[in-house]
Amino acid sequence: MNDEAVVAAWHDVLAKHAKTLCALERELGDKYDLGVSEFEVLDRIVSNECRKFRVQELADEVHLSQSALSRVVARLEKGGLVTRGVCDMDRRGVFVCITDEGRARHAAALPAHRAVLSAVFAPA
Amino acid sequence: MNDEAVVAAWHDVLAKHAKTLCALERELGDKYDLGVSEFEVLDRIVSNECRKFRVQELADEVHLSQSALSRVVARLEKGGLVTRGVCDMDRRGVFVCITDEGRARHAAALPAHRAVLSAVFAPA
DNA sequence: AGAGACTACATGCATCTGCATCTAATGCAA
DNA sequence: TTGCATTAGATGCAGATGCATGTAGTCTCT
Repeated sequence: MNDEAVVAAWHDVLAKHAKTLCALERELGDKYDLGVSEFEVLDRIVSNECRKFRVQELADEVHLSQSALSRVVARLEKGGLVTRGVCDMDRRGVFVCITDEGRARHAAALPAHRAVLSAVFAPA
Repeated sequence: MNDEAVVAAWHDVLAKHAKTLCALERELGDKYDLGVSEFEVLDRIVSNECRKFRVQELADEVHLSQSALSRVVARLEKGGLVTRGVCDMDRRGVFVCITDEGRARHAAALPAHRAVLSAVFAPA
């Protein structure tokens, strides 16, 4: 793969990323009061059968720093979409659990999210 | 393309974007005192034979808002890497021109930039 | 020419992010 | 047990970004 192709691939990623992120922000923000990071976190939890996640695990999943994830969880908790539970085995740890309302909000936003993704990645 | 594949494509873009951006920030920031947006702007100008660009043109190229681009240009100008020139034909417009120092800085950083991209998009 | 709509760029402001740091809890060694 | 290094997560802070708006220049219609 030559230099030119590599740069083209990077620009393609940048373009798709910008376009998708912008569209998701509008759709999820306006209609469901969810930021993209917030939705991604809920999505990971739901995708993994709603198991408990540590903060750092989620940070790795959604490519955010530990501090950023901590604040995302704080926002979600404030909105009643997740709860923070102390880990019994290691009391430094925090388990993030989705609530029924969190599941409901995620389910409501899911079609819009998938629609945006399809528009970019699977153009009819 | 089914839903699952679309989501996988999105996650792939997110992963590549995060990994590349993070690596570029370190390489370009630490060694050449350039932000990723700053480098991308210089790169577009150099790639187009150093022609003059309007602020909005550059914003479209690098997927930033007009206001963000305005500030990127302000930072570049402060660093002496570009100059802002009034457009003769339309005195509302601003032409962004790269300086010799801008060209030099871009040329210096280019190998590191391409190396990061190759590491992600053309793994040996 | 003059008024009003429009366009290009700059700027105030709120938000999100990462880094550095802080606190609390754990683990290991003496 | 005590002391010190390490780890998990929270928080102060500075920087970048987008939206809304401000300012200046242009265009159109009369």
